[in-house]
Amino acid sequence: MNYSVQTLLGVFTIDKGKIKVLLVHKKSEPYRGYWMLPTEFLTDSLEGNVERTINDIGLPNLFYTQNKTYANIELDTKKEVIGISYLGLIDSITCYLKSTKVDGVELEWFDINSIPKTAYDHEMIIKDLYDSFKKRIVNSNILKILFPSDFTLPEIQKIYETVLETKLDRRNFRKKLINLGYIIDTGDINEGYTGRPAKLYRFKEEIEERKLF
Amino acid sequence: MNYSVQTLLGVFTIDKGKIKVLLVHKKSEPYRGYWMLPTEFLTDSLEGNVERTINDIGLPNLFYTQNKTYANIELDTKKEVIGISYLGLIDSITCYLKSTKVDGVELEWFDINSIPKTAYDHEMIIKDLYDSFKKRIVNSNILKILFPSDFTLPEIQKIYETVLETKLDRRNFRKKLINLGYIIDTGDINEGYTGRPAKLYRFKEEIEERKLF
DNA sequence: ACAAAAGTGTTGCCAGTACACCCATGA
DNA sequence: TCATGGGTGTACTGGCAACACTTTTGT
Repeated sequence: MNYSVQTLLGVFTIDKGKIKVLLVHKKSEPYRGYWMLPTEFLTDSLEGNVERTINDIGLPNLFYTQNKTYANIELDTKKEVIGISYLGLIDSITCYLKSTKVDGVELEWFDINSIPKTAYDHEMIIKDLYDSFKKRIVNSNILKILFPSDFTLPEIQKIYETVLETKLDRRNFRKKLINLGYIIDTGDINEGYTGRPAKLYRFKEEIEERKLF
Repeated sequence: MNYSVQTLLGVFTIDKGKIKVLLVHKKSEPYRGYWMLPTEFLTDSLEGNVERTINDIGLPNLFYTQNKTYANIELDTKKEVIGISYLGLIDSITCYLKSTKVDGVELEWFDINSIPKTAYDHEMIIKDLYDSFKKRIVNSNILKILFPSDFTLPEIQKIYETVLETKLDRRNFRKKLINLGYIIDTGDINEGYTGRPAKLYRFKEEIEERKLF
């Protein structure tokens, strides 16, 4: 039997303490007006395909990794489609710089807790991607991708509190991250919010992969 | 473009301290006489397909989990094939009971360090599966699948020494496994080898998933 | 001055590590 | 009785958890 094959890319970022995923607005039937993961039918290699999607959405140099493969869920109107999902990660600064309007394609970042109506079975695929995201973010190298520079410790702490579904002690959390030896105090502070401004930190160039939780 | 899709199942077990994988002997050209992972072209769902493979090799109730998807490597003589590999795990006692000769298909367990000449790019796929195997075996639930009962602690220790590429202290290793609270001393001992016989243990019925290393 | 949020240090505990001798069996 | 491999206990240490007050800013 013959199948069409497509790659689906779920790009995640963390912006102002919110975990967000990039979706594209579907302009044609079926599911017109619904949202979906950027998807590309396979023409060469899997990675080549994902790279093409990355160019289409205007986020070159995106980190990505294969996640999960699906068959016999609705991925297209044609029945026999195989879908291979990829998890992409980017920091919020870089994704601000890049325009999210490319070639008339309408892209938008959605809070992971407010995903709009999605085409096909993309909602389930997004959920699986988010599960992977939560498992991976406890690794120092993934954290560095999401927060390369100019982050505050309370900001990262809140993310971990969301992902791990616990409250964390501020002092112990600080100690853990600083004692890693991978982050540097930039000397700047995060002005303009209520309360005492937080110090801004930056990840070092080269770090080891280490589990934080 | 249309692709054929196949699932590949790499079943791993640990027998007499050796990590082994189950391969099937190829009886027809191309690659006649070479060995390969049990493979099945996709006809219904991915899991349905894997279950079918499991029945073919005579190991029902096998634990398995999706591993990685490949395209544009050699998976068949036809060029356009997608391969989705699954990691299967079974304890050595159960796989002894089950015959590995089914319907004239010749199956054999190979030590992971002595893989024979493999058809297509299966050697790379096996290597990827083995990498996953090594990452997963540090979890208590996976350990239980491989060693449900009548195992000795030195036996498991040697496996971890292989997988982690370190030497472990016997006393500390014992403490770690026993303090988990998931294993029971059966009261029996492992006779018939040189030296003092080791105690035999068994995993409890219900255990939590816990990381050991 | 008050509210809001961030920064800071000390102590206790538990888990992990290092380490050496005795025990049960087969040959 | 010897060789082989398995079982056992203690002391140290370093990382993690618990815990409250002070500091900086905006209003």
